Amino acid sequence: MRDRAITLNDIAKKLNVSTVTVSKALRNHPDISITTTKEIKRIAEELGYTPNIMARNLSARHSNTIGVVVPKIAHFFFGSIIEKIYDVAFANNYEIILMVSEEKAERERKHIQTLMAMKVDGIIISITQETKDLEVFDIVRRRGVPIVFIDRVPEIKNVNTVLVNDKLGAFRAIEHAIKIGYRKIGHFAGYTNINIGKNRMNGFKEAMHKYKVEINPDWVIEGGFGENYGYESFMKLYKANNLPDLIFTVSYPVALGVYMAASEVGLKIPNDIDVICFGSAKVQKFLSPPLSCVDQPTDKIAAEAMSILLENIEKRDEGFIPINRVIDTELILRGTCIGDEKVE
Amino acid sequence: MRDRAITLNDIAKKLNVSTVTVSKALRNHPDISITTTKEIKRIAEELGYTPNIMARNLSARHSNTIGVVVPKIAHFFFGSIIEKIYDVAFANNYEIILMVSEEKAERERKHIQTLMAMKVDGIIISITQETKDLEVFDIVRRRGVPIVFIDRVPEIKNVNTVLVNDKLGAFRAIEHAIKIGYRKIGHFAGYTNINIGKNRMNGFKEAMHKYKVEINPDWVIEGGFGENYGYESFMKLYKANNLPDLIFTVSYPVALGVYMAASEVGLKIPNDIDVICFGSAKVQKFLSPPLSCVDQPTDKIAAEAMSILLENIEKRDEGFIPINRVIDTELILRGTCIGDEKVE
DNA sequence: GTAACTAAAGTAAACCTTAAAGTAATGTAT
DNA sequence: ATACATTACTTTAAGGTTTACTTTAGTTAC
Repeated sequence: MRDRAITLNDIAKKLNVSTVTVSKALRNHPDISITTTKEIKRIAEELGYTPNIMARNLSARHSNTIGVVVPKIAHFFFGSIIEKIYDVAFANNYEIILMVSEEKAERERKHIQTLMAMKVDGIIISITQETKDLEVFDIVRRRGVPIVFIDRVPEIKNVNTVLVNDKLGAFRAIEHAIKIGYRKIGHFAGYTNINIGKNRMNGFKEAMHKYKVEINPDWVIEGGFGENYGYESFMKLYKANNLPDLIFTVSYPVALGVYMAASEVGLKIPNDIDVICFGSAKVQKFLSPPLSCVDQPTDKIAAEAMSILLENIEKRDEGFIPINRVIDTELILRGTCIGDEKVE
Repeated sequence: MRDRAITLNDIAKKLNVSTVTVSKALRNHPDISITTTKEIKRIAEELGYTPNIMARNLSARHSNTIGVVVPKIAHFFFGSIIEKIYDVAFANNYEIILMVSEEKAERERKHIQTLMAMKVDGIIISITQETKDLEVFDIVRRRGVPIVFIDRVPEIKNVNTVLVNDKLGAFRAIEHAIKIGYRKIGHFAGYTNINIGKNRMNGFKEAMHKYKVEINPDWVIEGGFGENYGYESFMKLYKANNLPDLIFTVSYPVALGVYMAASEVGLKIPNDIDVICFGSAKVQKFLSPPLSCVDQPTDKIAAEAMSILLENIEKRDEGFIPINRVIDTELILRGTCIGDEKVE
C-alpha cells in the first residue's frame, strides 16, 4: 500500500493550528513563538514531512534551482565544470537541473524553454556548436531570468559571460610551435561561427602572421569539436597525401580523434605528425605520447559563473550590469610539440 | 521591463473560451472540436505560451521527470550512462533531473528526498561507495516511486537492478593473468561493502583459488574507486618495497592513479609493474601503454535501466515484480597484462 | 414528439504552499 | 484613559494547471 505524502495540513491538524502557522514555523518565521515552532518541527520530523517542491515553487514563483545546459557531458571539460557547479550550488542551498543538448540547437532551445517553465532562478549555459537562432535568449532576458554564458557564448551584447582567453591561449601555443621550428602548421578549428572556434582561430592566425609563417588553407579545416571530426579531418588530409607537420586542434576530443586516426594509419606522434590541443583532461599526461595543451582552469570558470549568477539572482530587481570575465590559460608542454626534445 | 509568462488564461480570454477548454485543446483532448483546437494552438504559438511546469505537476501529481543520482559525473562510466539515459528520456518525452552525490551518502539521501519532493515519476540510481543507511530507499518504496538501481546497488531484496556480471568479469581477467604466467597478483578492491567491490573481489578470489595461486593479503587493499585511492595504495606498497607483479584494479580511475604513481616513481608499465582494470574509457586505447580492461557496455546498462523504469512507471498501479538484469562484460586486451607479447 | 444519446463546451474543486491582510490579546507611551 | 505597538496567530486569496462533474444544444430513434 502506498503512503500518501505528508502535507502541512496533516501537521496542522495534529496540533490544532492553521497550515500557515506550520508553514511559517518550518521556515523560522518570527511570527511564530519559539515553543510552537519547536513543537511543529518535532511533529514534522516525526511524520517525515518533506515539502512539496512543486507547490512551494508555484506559490513562491521561484524554485531555488539553477538550470545548467551543456552540449556534452561525457567530456572532461564539461564534466569538471558541472561537478564544480554542483559543489557551489549545494553549498548555497540550490538545486541543479542539468540538461544536455548533445550539440543540437533544437534540443537546446527546448531545454531552455523547459527550464523557464520550471521557474529556475537562473541559468548557466554553454551553447552548442550549431546554435544560430538566438531568439530564445531574448525571451530569457525579457523574462528577467539571470543567465551566465560560459566558454561557448552567442554573439549577444549585454550578457554575463565567463570565457577563457582563447585567442591568447591559441597564440601562445602557435608561437611556441613556431619557435621550436614548425612551419607547416594546420588547425582543426571546430566551428568558427562560435566564439571559441573563432578566437582560437584568430590566435592561430595572429601568431602565424606575426612570425610571417604562411597559412596553408588546406590545413585549416572546420567541422566540429568532437572526436569524429578530428578523425575525419586527419583522414581527409592523409588520403590527399597532404599532412602538415603539426596540427593544432580546437579541443581535446579533436586531438583524440587525431590520435586514433594516426594510430590507425601507422603514423607516429610526435615524429611523423605532431599535435597540440586547446583544452585539457586529466588523462592527457598518460596518453602515448602525453599530449601538450592549452590548459583551461575549469574550477575557476565554474566558480566565477556561479558567483556571477548568484549575485544576479540576489539583485535581480536592481539594474542589470553585465559582467564579462576572462580566465587566463596556461600552456602545458608534455610529450607533443616539444621540438628537439622530441621522443625518437 | 519584465514580461510576465503567458498562461492558459491569457489564451482563454483572447478567444472567449474557458481556461479548461484551452488546457484540453493543447492536450488534444477529444472534448474539444478540431477547429477550436487549431485556433487555440495557433494563438498559443503566437503568444509564445509555455506551460507552467510547477502548476502542471502540482495538479497532475506527477512530473514526466526522471531523477538520476550518480556518485560522480566527470568519469567516463557515469558520463556515458547519463548521456544514454538522456537520449532515451528525450525520445520518450521525459525530463531528467541529475543529481551528483560526490560519493557522499548524506548528499545522496538529501538528493533522493528532493527528487521525491519534486514528484519525479521514477529514479535511476547508482549508490555511493559509503551508502549504508538504507532507510531512504524504504521510503521511496512506500511512496510507490519506481526505482532502478544500476551498477552499484544496495543490499535490498525485491528491487529492480541492472548490473554487470562483476564476478565473472573479474574472474576472466584474473584467469587470463594467471594463464599468461602471473602469480604475484594484487587487487585494489575499492570497497567490498558494496556489490561491485564485493563481486569483483569474489571473482578475483575464485580465479586465484581455482588455479591454486596464493593470495597475499598485503596486496589486497580496500579504499575507494577514485584516482587518489589508486595512487595512495600503490605508493603504500611501493614504500614498503612490496609490490606485486600485476595489479587488478576495481575501476578505471584507480588504474589511472596507479599510472600516475608508477610514472612518478619511475616504474614502467607493464614491465616493472603491470595493470589491468575493471571498467572502460574511450581513451584507454591511447594511454601509455594502452590499458587492458574488463569492458562494461554502458549503453546497454542505461538502455536496460530506462526500459525497466518506463515499464514500471506505466504499470505503477499493478503488482510490482522486480526485474534483475545482468549485463555481460568483455575482456579487452591492449598493452597491459599481455604476457609474452609484453612491450620491451 | 419525446426519450436517449453525443459533441463541445463550461464550472467547481483540488493539488500544496506562501504572501498579504486581518484579529485578538497584551503591553507601552503620553 | 486613550492611542499606538507588538506578539502570535488565523483567514483569505493566489499561483496555473488538471480532473471530475455539469450544462447546453443538436442529433438520432422510434
